[in-house]
Amino acid sequence: MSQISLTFPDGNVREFPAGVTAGEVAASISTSLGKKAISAMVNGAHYDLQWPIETDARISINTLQDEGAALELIRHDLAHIMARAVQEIWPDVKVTIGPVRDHGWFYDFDRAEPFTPEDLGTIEAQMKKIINARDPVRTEIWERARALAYYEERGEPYKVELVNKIPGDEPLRMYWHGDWQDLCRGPHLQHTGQVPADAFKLTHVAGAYWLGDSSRPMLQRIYGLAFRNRDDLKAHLTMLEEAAKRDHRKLGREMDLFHMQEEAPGQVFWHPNGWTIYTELQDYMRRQQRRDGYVEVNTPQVVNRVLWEKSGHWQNYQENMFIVEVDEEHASQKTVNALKPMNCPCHVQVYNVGLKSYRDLPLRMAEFGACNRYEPSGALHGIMRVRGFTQDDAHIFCTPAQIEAESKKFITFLSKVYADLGFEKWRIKLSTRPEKRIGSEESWDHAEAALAQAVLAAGHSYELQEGEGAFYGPKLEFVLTDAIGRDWQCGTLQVDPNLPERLDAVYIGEDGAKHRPVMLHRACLGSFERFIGILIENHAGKLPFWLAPRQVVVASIVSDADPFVEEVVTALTLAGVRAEADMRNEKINYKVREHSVAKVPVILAIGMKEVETRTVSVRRLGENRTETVSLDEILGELSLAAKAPDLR
RNA sequence: GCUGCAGUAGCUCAGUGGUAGAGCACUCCCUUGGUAAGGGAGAGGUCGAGAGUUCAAUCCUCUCCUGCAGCACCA
Repeated sequence: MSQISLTFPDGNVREFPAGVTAGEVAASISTSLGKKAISAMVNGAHYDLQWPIETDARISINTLQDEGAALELIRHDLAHIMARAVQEIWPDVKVTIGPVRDHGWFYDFDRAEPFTPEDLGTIEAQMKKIINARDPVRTEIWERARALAYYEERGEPYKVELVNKIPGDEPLRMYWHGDWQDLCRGPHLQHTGQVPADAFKLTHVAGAYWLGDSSRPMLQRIYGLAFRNRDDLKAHLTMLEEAAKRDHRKLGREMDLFHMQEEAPGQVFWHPNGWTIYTELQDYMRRQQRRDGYVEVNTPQVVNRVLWEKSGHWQNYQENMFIVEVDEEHASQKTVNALKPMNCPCHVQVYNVGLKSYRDLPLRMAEFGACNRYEPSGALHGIMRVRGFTQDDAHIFCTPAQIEAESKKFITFLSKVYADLGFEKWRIKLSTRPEKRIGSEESWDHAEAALAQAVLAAGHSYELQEGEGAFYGPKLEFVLTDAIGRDWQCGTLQVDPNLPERLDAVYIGEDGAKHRPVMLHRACLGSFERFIGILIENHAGKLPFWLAPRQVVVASIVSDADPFVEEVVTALTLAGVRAEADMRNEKINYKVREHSVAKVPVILAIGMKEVETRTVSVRRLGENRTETVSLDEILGELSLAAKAPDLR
């Protein structure tokens, strides 16, 4: 038998017979490592301890100390252990697939009866039994025919389908956890006892389509969380609770920002507090756009289908549009209209009035465009995914040669906006030509290169998403990361030569001939509704002072202070601060608590001491101490803080 | 849209085959209190909508609506 050389992380090289397994290597180093080992890295690939190593390689043995490998294996083995537990409890359940995901795993089952929350406890208990049994994990490579026959005999139709889907030249790896068997790529642990029995939790059950295909049967997916130890699990559960506390639907109710009701599903009733945030944000965006050379327009909500047929939306997007039929008086037929789901066709109509010259380009046309889309009911989510929303939309009409400079200009614009709004971490994704597309290869080459160049020229980098572009052109997506690490795609920039073509937009070039402009669709926030939802969750409701709907409450401690309270409120209001008086017959403790819970950033308490010295006692949200300052001083501070970042 | 779960006072929730309850919020009274809930009294519900079973339905059944979780969707 030939020998191979294995190089260890410390530089040591040792000879082993070809076909040695990482498990044997680990055991040869020490008995305890042989027991503790969970897997190995072999030339950078994650190897099961049972897999043979046939060539010279760099090798390192993983234990539970190696976090990445350990979490992957623990979660992956738990997926199998859960599937085994389920089949031990309900032998007629069909198994499918169960991958590792963020913080845990899931497994999809086909079972006639729905799993109940109580079932999860039963399954967990069975899983713990399996873990405590320390059942060995065993693997073999099988012939396809043998695997097919095996699964057909056992009545596992999903596994049969999976085997048939795997390309013919790939070996079929079978795994056994004890006597329970599954088709699996691996790697896995040595035995079920290597899974920490107290660091996982089954969280919930939900439907999921087989292979993600909505035309296929719906399966039941059980989700689990798993970590290396109980403390990590607890920390994660605490984090989930924190995230739940930030839920914009809950904070929106508590802070009296907005509500929604069943007569208008997916549409927002903005209350005074919420609308204050909205208008503050919109005013800010309007100033930024004016400074950056945009013109602002406003276009109709209800538009005849004829335009949507021309733009292509009627053919491609109709199921997402609100259709409005109108009986015109004396008309022989109903007029069919649609609420606009996007602003672009209307903007081309504005562009098309009056012949445009190359001197007019680039033309940056912005609209806070109110759009309505008939989103699938299951997609609605608070104010984050709605059927009625307003985009900070703009279309830049330009020549192909101007794409790069305009894109760079927009990226610079967007970085300032995100910084002003308190988002430091964000990144760019570049989506390139998809398989189904229109337009020449040359125009794709040009547009993709222009976007990529623009990103680099603006001093950023991008992640490539090959084939993810729209059918008409490539796009940039701007993804920001919030305070608890969640990603939100907000901004976008799409190159579109298609719509100008369909709607016959032209300009007269230097040569006196007609040319076709390109449109850049771009948005920075996306929609005000969604962005405000993100702002609320990012700040856990404690919005920056300039965006806070209620900025200051001036609270009297004794009623004799009321006149001065009113004077302070008036002075703050005149200084551009949103201030209100609280002169209710309540104790200061009560008032402080109530306004703190409502996330009012500043409470000014006024008793007789303050009245006599014309001062205020300042209490800031999140701080327990107070400070006494003069009225003039606090007016100066708060009037500055109340200004938007671009106006300070 | 699909699967599952849910809908009782403004909010959070308890409850029952014989038309309902708590805490907070709200209103009024007492209290003028110094930085996260002072005390008392009161008012408030067609139990999501419709149909069915029943002597009787908020409760059981069916349909629908809305919400929640996930999936699918987000040209």
